[in-house]
Amino acid sequence: MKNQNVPTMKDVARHAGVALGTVSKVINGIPVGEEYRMKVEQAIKELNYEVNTYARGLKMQKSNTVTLIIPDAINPFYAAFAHYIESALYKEGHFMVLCCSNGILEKEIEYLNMAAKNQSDGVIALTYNDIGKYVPENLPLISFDRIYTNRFTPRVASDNFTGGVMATEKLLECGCRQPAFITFNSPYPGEADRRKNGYLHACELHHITPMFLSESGSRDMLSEITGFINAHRHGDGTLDFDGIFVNTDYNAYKTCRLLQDMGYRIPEDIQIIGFDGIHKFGFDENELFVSTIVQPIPALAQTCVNMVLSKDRELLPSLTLLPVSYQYGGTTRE
Amino acid sequence: MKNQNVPTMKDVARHAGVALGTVSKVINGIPVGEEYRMKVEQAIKELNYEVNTYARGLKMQKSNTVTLIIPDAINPFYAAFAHYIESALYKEGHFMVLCCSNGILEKEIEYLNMAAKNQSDGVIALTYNDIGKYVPENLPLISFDRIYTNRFTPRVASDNFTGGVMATEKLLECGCRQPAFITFNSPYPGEADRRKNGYLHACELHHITPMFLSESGSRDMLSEITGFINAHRHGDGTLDFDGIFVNTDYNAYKTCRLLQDMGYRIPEDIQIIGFDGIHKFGFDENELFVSTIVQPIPALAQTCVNMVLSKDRELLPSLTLLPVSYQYGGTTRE
DNA sequence: CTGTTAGCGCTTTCAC
DNA sequence: GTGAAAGCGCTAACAG
Repeated sequence: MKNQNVPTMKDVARHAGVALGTVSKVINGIPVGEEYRMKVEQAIKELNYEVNTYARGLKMQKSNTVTLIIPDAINPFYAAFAHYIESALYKEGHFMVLCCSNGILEKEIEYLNMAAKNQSDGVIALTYNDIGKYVPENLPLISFDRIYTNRFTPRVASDNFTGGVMATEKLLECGCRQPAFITFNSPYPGEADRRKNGYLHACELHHITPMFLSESGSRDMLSEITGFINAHRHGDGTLDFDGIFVNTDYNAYKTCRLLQDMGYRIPEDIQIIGFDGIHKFGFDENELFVSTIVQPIPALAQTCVNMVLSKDRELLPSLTLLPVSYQYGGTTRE
Repeated sequence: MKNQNVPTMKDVARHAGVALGTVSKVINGIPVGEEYRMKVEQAIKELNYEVNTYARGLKMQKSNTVTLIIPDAINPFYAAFAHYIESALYKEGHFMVLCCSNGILEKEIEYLNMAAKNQSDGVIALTYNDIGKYVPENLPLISFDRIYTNRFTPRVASDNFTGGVMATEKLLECGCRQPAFITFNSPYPGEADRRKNGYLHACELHHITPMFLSESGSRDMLSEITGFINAHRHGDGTLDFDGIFVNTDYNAYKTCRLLQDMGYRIPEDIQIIGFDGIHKFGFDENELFVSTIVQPIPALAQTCVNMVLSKDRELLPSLTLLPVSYQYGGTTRE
């Protein structure tokens, strides 16, 4: 049952004519006599030796592995997030175990438990549910956006509030007189809810009467939006609003299509700004679907990784907000 | 250094008043006396015991983990592939370690070696390079599309040749008289090269003179395509061709934009069919970017997983081709 | 069918 | 400084 011819530390020791412990020290960078070190390194090279992760893991209780839980890898935002998490982990010498929960609570919990059991060094989670009470003890967890009802999960998110303000003010700046807001929120509380607050705040700031559609994600989006538009439509086809800030690029794109199908021109008649920064075919070189507030995905990922790998978890802030930026994507007047 | 209060098998044995081996048997589903089993299961529950992955891995030389190497998780095709690989692995009780190589040979090799070292149960690779000679021994490897120059890597791909024929015939069926073909290939040989063969075959079949632009990916695509169009353009603006099969959805989309910018209407003047089946925002419910030949990503992923986990690797075919299908996406006349 | 025991490969005291 | 030896938690071979 011995694993083929893979050399072990023992082999290296014998080959180098030193004791087992000495080899271990060399490998772990603990000082040993120069002469010994040379011999050991020589032997390692000759035998093509590599440490066995499992034997080490058994002793060390760590794995150089971080688990990322996202709903899926199909949504371009999640996919890009996973991509940059992987890059950041790679730089730190860690691997990413990617888990797609499809937003199912049971899977999220199961993945969490498996992460603990598999000695994951930590978990970064972007979930649809509040998994706060299912977090195994001693498992470093960082939440992207979602609020978990426990007091020890640091949270990283984009500055959604400022993003909401920016979007609204950008519409104004581009000539809108009356920007509206449309959102279909996840029912789970997260920072994304604050996009609306940003909109409302900007309205107040600029003495504009807010005008919004704010539903939970489960409703039929298209018909809800249609209803909203019709409610604000006059006999001559003109609308009460001339710009819309929509809570996601996806919803914004859908809204665009709807308005265009109704005969409105974008951005001439109505300007639209989304949120997220989704590019066609995923890459920054390509067009955006809509003008939008861009989430800084690489920075978000890097921050999550830094935090999950952090030595003193006591020092981590409970919330870290990263700045967003506006980017033109064809649905605003420039 | 003992890891907090995590119970071990020994604890369970003591608690249940049985021997260590008995506990192991219960856990591994090896028959033991009913009475013993009950006691052990009881103890496991009471102590909230879970097997230590590392101890087991150390013995078993396996990890319930499969490594997926892709260039990136941003390209929607790769992202979806990763997603479905994860789903398929999950069903089989395995985890996915996702590695993004950015197409860099050194990273591909490094990931491959790490997979071996970390006792990955296998690797599924979609790479830009021929990693054939760097594959660690005894590491089950399945290649998606790419041909590796060794004789032991089974390959899974879409039936690109048939896809090429389908695309061409679909254009004909939709009223084209002269379909052209545009491709910007990866310089690394894979099944995708056969899209062109399919086109040529269909041309022959239907007595059409082939007309194509076939370059390697590194060239400036936009100017190459522009050149191709201009070369086939008459004084009155009419073109030699009235349909184009383009080797990817991405390239097809770019080609569309180019033609539209030149004043051609799609699909009225020119029809276009791409390849891959990329949906906007990733999800099947959404529109395609172009009419296209769809690769069966879930089936491809499932096949890769089945093969990488297969017990008798001797029996695996060296090439497995899965059927593609045509899907309307607005750039053909229907 | 059960209990005992010898390792898997590594890290880490602890004598020397 | 070095080397010997004791496990980490588990599986599997073996004896009872």
